[in-house]
Amino acid sequence: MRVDEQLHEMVREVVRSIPRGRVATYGDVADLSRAPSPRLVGQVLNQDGHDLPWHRVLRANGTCAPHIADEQLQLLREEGVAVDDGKVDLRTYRWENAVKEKADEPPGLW
DNA sequence: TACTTGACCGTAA
DNA sequence: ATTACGGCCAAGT
Repeated sequence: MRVDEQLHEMVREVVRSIPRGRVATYGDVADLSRAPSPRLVGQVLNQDGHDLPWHRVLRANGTCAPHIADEQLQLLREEGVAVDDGKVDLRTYRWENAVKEKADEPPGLW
């Protein structure tokens, strides 16, 4: 699977900008990178996520994708993110919800 | 062209 | 707390 180069870069850029100790959902990244759907974010990470802080991206309910859950949770704990029974409290660790909420079509930042 | 495959999401029972 | 379902969308077959 080869996704468009442009989309690739946008998604990678957003993921790269997630601060240590914070997390974002696939949906968040999709919005911020104007990716057409959260699925495409996973698709990009699957291909080109190796050199990114991919472990800061989780599902909307605070859980990880199954096949990588072990390592992802470990990495998050190393950053000081509390993990409760395989889940992260998004209300606490979600990265800058404010950015997303007021972004209807903000003057080009992203 | 038509169908399948995902690191997904929101709603509803 | 689970499961089920429909919607999502590009890439593979």
